Amino acid sequence: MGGMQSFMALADPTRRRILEMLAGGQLAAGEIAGRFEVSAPAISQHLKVLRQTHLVRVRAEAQRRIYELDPRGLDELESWVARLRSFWSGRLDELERQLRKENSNRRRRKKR
Amino acid sequence: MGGMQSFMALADPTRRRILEMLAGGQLAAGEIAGRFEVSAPAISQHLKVLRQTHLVRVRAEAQRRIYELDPRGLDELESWVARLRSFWSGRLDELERQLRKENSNRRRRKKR
DNA sequence: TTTGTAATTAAGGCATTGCTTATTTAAGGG
DNA sequence: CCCTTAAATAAGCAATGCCTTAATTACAAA
Repeated sequence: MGGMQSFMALADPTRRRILEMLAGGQLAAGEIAGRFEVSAPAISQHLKVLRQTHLVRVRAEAQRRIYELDPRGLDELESWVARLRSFWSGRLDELERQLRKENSNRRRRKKR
Repeated sequence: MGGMQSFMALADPTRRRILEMLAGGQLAAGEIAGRFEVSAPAISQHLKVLRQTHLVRVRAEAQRRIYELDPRGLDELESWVARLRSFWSGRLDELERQLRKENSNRRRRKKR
């Protein structure tokens, strides 16, 4: 329940676009930067944030840095959302049980 | 692929805590604010952001505003993450197929 | 109508974020 | 060894975000 810095990382639309690009496959930093209007240093800074939140990982290949999605960050996000949702649908089930009980009471009352 | 403002909403830890609280059930604005150190207006502003991104919904009850989770925002988040992950695991499958093919080639070569 | 309660909106300050250009680090190629 | 390419870091600046207190709106109760 602590960190969850990954949400902060996803708050920025440029960073989300980077992740969407990487969903299509690995890319070098330069290739990523080339697809944006903003400067390469700006992208480099975004990549740093994504690295620190474990949403991407990188490996060196000569001068190039090859980036790809890191499942760890996605896991974290997914489980946070799932946890929230499960509580929510848990409440729904409870409501349903409540309704069922009321119905059976009504039926019982009708019988006499 | 547009909006995704909900990620920006979740970037703030206070807003995430509000959602976690609401996962336990409906709460009035004042009850939420009472559980934080920060002022009530601060919480009110956070609730506004959560409303606008469809992460919570509200109904009036006399002077009180009763808040609860809104599934729409969660849906949006969940599907964005799922889409990203599916591309990623799609790539893994491809890699696996690739490996399998190489293995069978090696085996075939060995036979003679 | 006046008073009290619940909540939101307004206005202003301060910190953080994301961009830019300039500089630095690192790895080939001639 | 120099020069080029690829990327990251530094420094500075404008915009945004979150908090505060003060003012406003809405409803109910005396």
